[in-house]
Amino acid sequence: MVTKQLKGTSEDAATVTRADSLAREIFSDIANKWALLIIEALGEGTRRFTELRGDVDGISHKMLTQNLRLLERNGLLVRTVHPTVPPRVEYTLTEPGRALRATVDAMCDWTHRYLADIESARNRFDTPDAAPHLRQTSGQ
Amino acid sequence: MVTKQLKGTSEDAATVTRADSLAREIFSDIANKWALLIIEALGEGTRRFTELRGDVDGISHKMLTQNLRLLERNGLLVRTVHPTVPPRVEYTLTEPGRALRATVDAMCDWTHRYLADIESARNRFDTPDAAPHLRQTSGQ
DNA sequence: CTGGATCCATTCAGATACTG
DNA sequence: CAGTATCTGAATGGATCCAG
Repeated sequence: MVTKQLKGTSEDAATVTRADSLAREIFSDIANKWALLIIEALGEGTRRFTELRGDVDGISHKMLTQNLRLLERNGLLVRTVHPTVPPRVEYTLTEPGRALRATVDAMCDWTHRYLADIESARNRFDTPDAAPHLRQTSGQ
Repeated sequence: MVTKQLKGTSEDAATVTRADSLAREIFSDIANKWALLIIEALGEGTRRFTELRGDVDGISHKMLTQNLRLLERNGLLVRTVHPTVPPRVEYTLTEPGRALRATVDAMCDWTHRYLADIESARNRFDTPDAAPHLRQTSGQ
């Protein structure tokens, strides 16, 4: 659980609180669109900065560097600078990064699996004459 | 793959593009901190608005309603209004919602599993270049 | 209790220019 | 090629007030 601070365990309360607040911080770091897409794009292999820019469609220069730093700081990827001219910088997922990628893969799979369901749900919701907001299903 | 528009399949290009752009849109909708935390909080069954506010620590009134509408629109949860006074509104995950929750669970597990690794990675990253053994876990 | 609407500060994100 | 810095408009998020 990342939502709440305290769990009903027998552990030291302060420790749990601190660990959970850290968990929440980490969760907030990675639970954003660009970070997840970058992780997905890095896949199994090593990618260069410019390659990633092409892979993650629509990302800006700034967001890419910013999120790469963030992911590097959290140890999800390593940044390798080859001292050549011009410079060649490669990004590779670490073990934790690859582990996270597995769950991101699952999210992507989910997206494609329920694409049709979601689309029809949207149509239902957006249709005004059905008045979904006024629907009172279970009487009491 | 959600990162790029086109896949090298033999499917109709326009269809693939449209589906993938939709996938990206959906991905952007759900790949945000609050949406995922709400899904995670709902996991344990049906929750009321105020209960969710307590479950998802730190969320504001506005963000909660906003994200609940978003999730409802995408068909990840259903909103049930009981015509009582005061009103009682309950939110429950749908099948797609529960499926997504499974992957969110995996993300939460990941967070806790690699908590220590990430913390030390951060310390390493944040330390200018000094000896790592001198570092102390300064809170925050 | 639920939730819409508004105001306002903060943050985000894109464009651009500049270094090594 | 990779990255930083800055400037600016857009979007986000919180607080508050109002309504059913």
